[in-house]
Amino acid sequence: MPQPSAPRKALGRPPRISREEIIETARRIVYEGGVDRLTMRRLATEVGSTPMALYHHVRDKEELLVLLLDDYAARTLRRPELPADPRERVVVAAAAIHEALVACPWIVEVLTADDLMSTTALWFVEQIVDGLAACGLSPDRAVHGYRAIWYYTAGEIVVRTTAARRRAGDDRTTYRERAFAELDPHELPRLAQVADRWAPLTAEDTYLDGLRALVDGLLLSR
Amino acid sequence: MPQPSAPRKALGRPPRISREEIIETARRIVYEGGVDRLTMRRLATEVGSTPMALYHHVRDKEELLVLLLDDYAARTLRRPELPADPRERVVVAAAAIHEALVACPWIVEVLTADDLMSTTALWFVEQIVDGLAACGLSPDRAVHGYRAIWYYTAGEIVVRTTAARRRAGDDRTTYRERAFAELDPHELPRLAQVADRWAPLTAEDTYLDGLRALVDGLLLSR
DNA sequence: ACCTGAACACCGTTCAAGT
DNA sequence: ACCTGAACACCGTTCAAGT
Repeated sequence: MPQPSAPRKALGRPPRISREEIIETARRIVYEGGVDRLTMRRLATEVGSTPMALYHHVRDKEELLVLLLDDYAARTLRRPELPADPRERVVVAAAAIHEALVACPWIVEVLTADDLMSTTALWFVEQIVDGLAACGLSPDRAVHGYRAIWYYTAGEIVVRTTAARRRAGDDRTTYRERAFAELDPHELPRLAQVADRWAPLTAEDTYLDGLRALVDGLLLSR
Repeated sequence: MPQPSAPRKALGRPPRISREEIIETARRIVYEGGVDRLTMRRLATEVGSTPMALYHHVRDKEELLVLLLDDYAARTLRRPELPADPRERVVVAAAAIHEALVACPWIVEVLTADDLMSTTALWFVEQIVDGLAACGLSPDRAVHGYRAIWYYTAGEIVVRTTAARRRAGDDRTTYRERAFAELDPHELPRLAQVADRWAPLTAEDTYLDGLRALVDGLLLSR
């Protein structure tokens, strides 16, 4: 597998397209039309080449997607000012990752295709693990704590993105809406009580509240 | 769109295949070969018909997937004994949902294609919302609390399933592994400290710990 | 009402050959 | 070393026609 690579002897045919060019074009396609539009064939023609030429620069489509996520992270993740309080540091670092992911809904495809993330993101992971450790968790528990935060964050992104796609998509009522409509208030009184406010309630952005609750809870058991 | 349906006048041609038959066959295909094997064409031949016959019984592939999830839930979700303590009730209900999802890794495709779930699952949602409310949260906060638990649970499933697929898949090192290997211990000391134990640490099943932390945290802010 | 056949408009990837 | 062309083995879905 060829790398972007150190200077090399000019053996054989000179490259016509580069890894960078491929990623750049892929980014444009995704930006303009969503991940679904990103196919190897389309990418090839947009880059002015053939599908198979791409396979000389990336192993397969999955690698391309991960490369794209790396590229996105390196390009947009800015290190925030970190507060002195370690607990707040955890919250701020996690929220920064979350914010970057929210702005990048195609990410879900990649999230479910590889776990976290580029070198760029490791600094944020470090802040979270370190913050938890500074609050008194053992190194092991700090890592587990980070994982819990990552599950929560990834889940929020996946569920939110799906819901948004759904809303955009079409008008057919979801199964949940139908289920809520025919709900028996004797068997499920709490749900019946909030049934008509369920949609707006669950559409509210409560990521930060949940994150704080999770961090607080993780530090309770210290 | 035809329903499984109330008794109907026997007008026109009698059906050769039914919704139930389709779902049953789809379940078998997924069980034997994974979701990737479930295509409309394969399903059609397995059911002894043509692709287009299916579209008379389900709207499209996505509906089929949701139907399959419903079927799975109705078939395997058993209501657990609930403890008297409301906080424990929340934990037990969430853990029951989680357990059902873990046993059903193809679910990820559907999770990212629709949010929760069949009528069967609503009983569990009720228990969680009710437990949180019984601990003193307002109805709104109880719903938000449930959502946080759902994000955490869905995220755990997505990340876990992906990691497992990856492990099964091939031997190429992940980006994370590579990134961890070349990690600068001065810039990222905490990660350097646990670098060689990262894989086993994050492979541990800590769902319940994280869940308890989250629930504790949600109830702190009461 | 229900099903079929043929077609449309695609996919990702491999293989053998060319420059 | 890098790229091309043709092919393989598929997809989901629509449309027009048949029973």
